[in-house]
Amino acid sequence: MDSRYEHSQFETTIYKKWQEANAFAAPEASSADGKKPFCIIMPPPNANDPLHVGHAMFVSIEDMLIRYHRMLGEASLWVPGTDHAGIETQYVFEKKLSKEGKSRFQFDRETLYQSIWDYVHENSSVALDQMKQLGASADWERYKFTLDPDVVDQVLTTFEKMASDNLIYRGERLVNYCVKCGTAYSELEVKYVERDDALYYVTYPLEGDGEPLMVATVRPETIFADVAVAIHPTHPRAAELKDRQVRNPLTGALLPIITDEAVDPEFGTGALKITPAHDPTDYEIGQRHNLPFIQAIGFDGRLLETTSPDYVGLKVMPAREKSVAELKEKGLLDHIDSAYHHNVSTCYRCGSVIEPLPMAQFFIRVKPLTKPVLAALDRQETTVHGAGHDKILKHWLTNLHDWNISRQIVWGIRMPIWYEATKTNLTIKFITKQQEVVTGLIDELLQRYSIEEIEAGLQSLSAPKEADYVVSRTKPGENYLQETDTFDTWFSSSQWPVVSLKTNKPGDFDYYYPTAVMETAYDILMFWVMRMMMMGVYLTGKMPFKDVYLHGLVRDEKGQKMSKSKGNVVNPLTLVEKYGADALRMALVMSTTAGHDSAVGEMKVKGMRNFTNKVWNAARFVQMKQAESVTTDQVHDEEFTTYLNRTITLITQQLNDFKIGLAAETAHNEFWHWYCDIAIEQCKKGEISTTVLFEGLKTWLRLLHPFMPFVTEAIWQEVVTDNSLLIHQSWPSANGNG
RNA sequence: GGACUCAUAGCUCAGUUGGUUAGAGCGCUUCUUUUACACAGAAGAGGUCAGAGGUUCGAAUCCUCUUGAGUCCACCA
Repeated sequence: MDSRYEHSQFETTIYKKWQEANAFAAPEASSADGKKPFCIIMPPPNANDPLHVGHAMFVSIEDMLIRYHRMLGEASLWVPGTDHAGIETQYVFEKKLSKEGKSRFQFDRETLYQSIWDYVHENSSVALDQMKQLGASADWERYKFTLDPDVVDQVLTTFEKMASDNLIYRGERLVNYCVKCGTAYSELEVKYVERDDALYYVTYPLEGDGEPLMVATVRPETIFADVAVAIHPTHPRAAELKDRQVRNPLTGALLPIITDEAVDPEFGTGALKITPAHDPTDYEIGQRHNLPFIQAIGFDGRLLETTSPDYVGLKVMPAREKSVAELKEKGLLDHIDSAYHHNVSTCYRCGSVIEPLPMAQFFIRVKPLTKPVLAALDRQETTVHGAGHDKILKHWLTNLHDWNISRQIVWGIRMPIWYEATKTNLTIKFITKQQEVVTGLIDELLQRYSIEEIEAGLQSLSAPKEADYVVSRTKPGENYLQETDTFDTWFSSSQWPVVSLKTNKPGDFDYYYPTAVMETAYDILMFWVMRMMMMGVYLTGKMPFKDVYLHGLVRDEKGQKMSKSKGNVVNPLTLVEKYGADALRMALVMSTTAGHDSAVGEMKVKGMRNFTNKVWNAARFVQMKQAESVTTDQVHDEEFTTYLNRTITLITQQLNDFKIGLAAETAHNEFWHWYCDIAIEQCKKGEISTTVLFEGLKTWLRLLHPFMPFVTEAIWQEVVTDNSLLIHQSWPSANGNG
C-alpha cells in the first residue's frame, strides 16, 4: 500500500466492480424472500442540468442510508430518475433560443416540443454520470424519466380519476401571470420583493355637488378598468356618499361608491378604487358586489382596446407615466408620495413583476386531499425530521388554496381536455391565451372555418362556462380540439412515488410502497413533499413514505447563499476530482442537522480528504503489523472490544434516529481519536494483539462504508483477500461484531 | 402582521430523553521528521454556551421575557 490514498486511482474501477457484481440491484418482489423492504425514491434532478452541490448533498445522504440498510440485510431499493421540469426547462431553452436570435414565436407546438425534447436528451446523461462519480448506488435498471410514456399514462389516469371524483374544476380567476414567461403560476411560485414605488393620490370628482373623493393608488394605468370606488362602512362620509357616484378621472365614466369591510380606513385616503380584473382584493370585492369586469391589460403586458386609443399597445410602465401626465393635466392628481414602501409580487423564475390577470384555469379542490393527510400526520403515519418544518407543513395543509394546475407552456404533459369547436361554440379561451401558444389551434380552426367566423367567435366571447369541456386522453370526436395548456410539473411529480414504482419492475409497487424515506431539501417541502402526501393518500390511501428527512441548503464557507451572480457557487465535481468523492460526501454530511443550512467550503472537504488518508494509513499500519507477527501481552484486548461494541451501538442508534450528521461525527472522531490515537498506539507498545486490531479494522471499514464507500472498499480489497466486496458485507452488531 | 429557526472557542458547526472538568474541523502557539499517516503526532492557549428571570438536587439543554440574526408565509390600494 502507498503511503497516501490516491482517490483517482481507485474510484472509477471500484464503481465498475460494484456494477459488475450487480451490487445496486434491489430484489424484485418475487425473490425478496420476506426481507424487509427499504425504498427511497430519488428526488429527480432536472434532466438538462449538471449537478450542483445541493444534488451532491442528497446523493450523499440517500446513498449513505441505502448502503446502511443494504448492509442490514434489507431489500434496499433506490429508484433513480430525472425530471422534465416544465417551466424551468422551457425557460432555459428559450434563453438559449434568444441567444441564437430566435424565439419560441417562430415554432409551432410540435416543433418546439421536439426541440426541447432533443435538447434535454442531449444533456440528460450528464447528471446521471455525475451521480455515479459521487458513488450513488441507485438501481439504474429502474431509472425513470417523468415524460416516459408509461409515466405519462399513469398521470393521465390520475387526472381522469380526479375529474370523475369531482376534484377538478375550470374557473375564471385572477391568476398570477408572468407576461415574460407567458404563463400563469400557482401561489407558491410567486416571490414577493420589497420595493419603493410612487403612491399617487388621484381625485375622483363627485357626480353632483360635494367634495370629490380622493383615492391613493400605485397603479394609475389601471384606472381604465375601475368599476367602483369603495370606502369602509365607518368612513366619516359614508352617509353622505351613500348611493352617490364619482367620475372615472381618465374615462369620465360614472362609478358607484360602495362600502366594504375589506377597505382599510387607516390607509391612504380611506377610499379604494376597485379594479377587479387586476387586483386580487378588488376581485373579491367585485364578486361580493356583482360589479362588472373590465380588463385593461392583456397577456402580453400591454394595454388593451378597452382603455383609450392613445394607450393601446403601451406597456405597463409607459402607460403609467402617460396616465400620470394626463391626470396632472386635468388637475386630478393631488400629490405623489414618492417613497411608498411595499411588497411587489414577482416571478420566481425571471423576476418580472407578476400581473394578476383574469384567465380560465384548471384547479384541484384541495380540501378533500389535505384533510386525510393531516389525519395521517396526527397519527404519525409519517414523521418529518427537520427543525420545525413539520409545523409549517401542517399550517400549510390547513390553509392551502385550490391548486392551479394549468400552465401555458408546451414542455410538459398536455392536458387531456377537449372542447367542442362548432360554429356556435368557438368559446374555447383564445382571448385568454398568448398568441403563440394557440397558433396550432388557430391553424386547425382555419382548416374548418373562415377567419371571419373565428373572429366573430372570439368577439362574442363571454366568460367561459364550467364543464364546457370533455376529459379524455383520446380525441372524443371529429369536432374537438385539445386544450393547449400543460400540467403544472408538480402535478405529475406529486405522484412520483406511486408512479415510478407502478411503472417499474413487476410487483415493485405492492412490495416497496409505502416507501421508507423521502429525503430532500426543505425548500421544496410545500411544492413537492406536501403534494406527494396529498396525491399518495388520494391514490393509495397510504402516505407515500414513513419518514421525511429534510436537509438544509448548502451555503459557502462564509455562510452566504450560493448564487451565480455572487460567483461563489461550488461545483461538486471539481471538489470530487481534487479531493475524492468520499471527502466531499463526508464534508457535506458531517456535523449537519436536519432542516438547518450548512456552510461547506473547500477547507472542510480538504479536512475530510485528510480523514480518508488517515483511514488508509491505519489500514496500512495493520497490514505491516500482520507481516511482523510479533507476540503481545494483549492486556487491552478485552477493553478494546468492549469499547468498539459501544461505538457500534452508538452509531447504529444515531443512524436509526436519523441523526445522520452526528453519526458521521461519531464515526470520524472515534476512528481518529480512539482507534488511531489510542488503540494503534497501544498496539505499538504490544498491549493490543494484531488480530484484535485487524478484526477491529474490518468492523470499522463496515461502519465507515456508507459514508465513504470508495476508500473503505479500496482498503477492503487490500486487506481482505477472499475476493469479497465490502458493499456486500453485513453491518456490524455489538454482539460479536457481526 | 403571523409562523418557524437560530444565537456555544478567532471562523464553520456538533452537543444524542437536563447529569462530572462543554466538543470537532479549520486557524493559532510550542515541540517532534519516532519504523501507518507532516494530508501526521504530542502538548497548549482560547468559551461566565446572547442577556435577564424562573423550574430543578443539578440547565448550553425545559419555561417566560428582552435583544439580535435568518427563513417562510400573509399583505393595505
